[in-house]
Amino acid sequence: MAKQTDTRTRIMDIAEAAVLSKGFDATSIEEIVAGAEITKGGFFYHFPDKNALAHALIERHIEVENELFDGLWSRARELSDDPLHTTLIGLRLLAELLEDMPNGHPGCIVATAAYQDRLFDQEVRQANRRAVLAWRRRFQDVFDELCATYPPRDDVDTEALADMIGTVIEGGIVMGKALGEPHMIVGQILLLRQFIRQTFEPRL
Amino acid sequence: MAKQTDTRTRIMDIAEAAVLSKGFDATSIEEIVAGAEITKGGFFYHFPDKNALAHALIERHIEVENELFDGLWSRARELSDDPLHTTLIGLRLLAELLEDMPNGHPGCIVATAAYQDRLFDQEVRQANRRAVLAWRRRFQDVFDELCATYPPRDDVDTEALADMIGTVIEGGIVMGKALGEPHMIVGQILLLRQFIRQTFEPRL
DNA sequence: TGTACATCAGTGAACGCGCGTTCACTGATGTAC
DNA sequence: TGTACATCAGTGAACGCGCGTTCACTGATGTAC
Repeated sequence: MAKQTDTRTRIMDIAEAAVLSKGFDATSIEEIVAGAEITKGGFFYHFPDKNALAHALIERHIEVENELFDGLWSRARELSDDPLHTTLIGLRLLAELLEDMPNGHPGCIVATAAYQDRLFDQEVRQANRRAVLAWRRRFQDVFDELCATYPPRDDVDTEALADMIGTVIEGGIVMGKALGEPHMIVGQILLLRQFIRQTFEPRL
Repeated sequence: MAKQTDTRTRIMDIAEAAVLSKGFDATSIEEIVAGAEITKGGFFYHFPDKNALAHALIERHIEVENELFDGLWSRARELSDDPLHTTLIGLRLLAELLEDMPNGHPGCIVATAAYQDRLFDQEVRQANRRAVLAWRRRFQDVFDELCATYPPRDDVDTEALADMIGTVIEGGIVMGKALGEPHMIVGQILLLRQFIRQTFEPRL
């Protein structure tokens, strides 16, 4: 069992890196199995076809990312009881995490799938949608709680605000990749954090 | 001459739409020439190879987008002399433009190239970088002018703020595609606009 | 105005390569009695 | 404890198809004299 998950995980790790740097179609099974040191037949033992690999990558991505945000925000809540401080700490922890990645964020599978959705079947597209909806729900809860304690400066659409976190992450990754400045996303997260502070911080 | 540019433009239009919905590698020359109603040989008369098509798509994208933003901001300047109002009007015009696209923004070639950059040669990657730097320069000028007249609420990094416009556009497109809500980007632009107003609007 | 030549914008057939997928088989490990 | 059988995690060869690219060619238009 250890070996099974090992190989499957190795296939997925190699595939993920390749997909993020050249897209799904351009990532051949041939190169994946070469990297994983198995044969093509071995690949098809673990995945019925190439589409199933895409699906597995997205499902795993959702899980890993949920755990990541759970971790950041539970740590933030340890550091403060105040909902505004918790949110600001959470965003700062996220910024630090991104800063500490030596080559920057490797890219988001959701973005790849969004820009290549004609390649995939309905199942994959729905999984991708669920990934973003999970983000939205998570952060909308955060901001609704925030609004209850700190009435915002102007009326604020908490759904749009929740989405803005995903938007800035996805956009920051794209911009960072295009610019060849993988850490520019850090400044973008911190700027969003500044906006959120401005919106909810009580006036002196 | 009219015919030459016609066919070349037709090839690029068809290619662009295909690339944005399934990626560069998955877009075959075969399907492009079928759509353009020419033969493969005709394609290679216009482009020495497939990489040259990518390059042409990016260069055209830069031009078209520059014209678009020039248009929006010159219209905004017609409507107000005040730098803050101009910026807010420009962003609202952008939001309206995106709202009026029936199927939403088709996607950004820069984002595709960023997420598939291992497919392309140095030339293409540099063109992509120039596209984003042009954005940065354009909006940094806007915000520097803004800062001169309206001292911002908190210290603000005008480079990060300039990049934020690109970030929200790119991120909004990705999120909108993944969600299947192509107009969610409109709310994101308007939220960024609200943040910018908050930052620069003098306190009562 | 007519003729010769050049260029433009392709056509159409051919190429070899690499891709995703299938399938019969295999050796190592696990399970039942 | 030994034996028989089943399952697991692959191997390795083969398949046909579609891809990007090349190239000799062609008919229509433009230019020189």
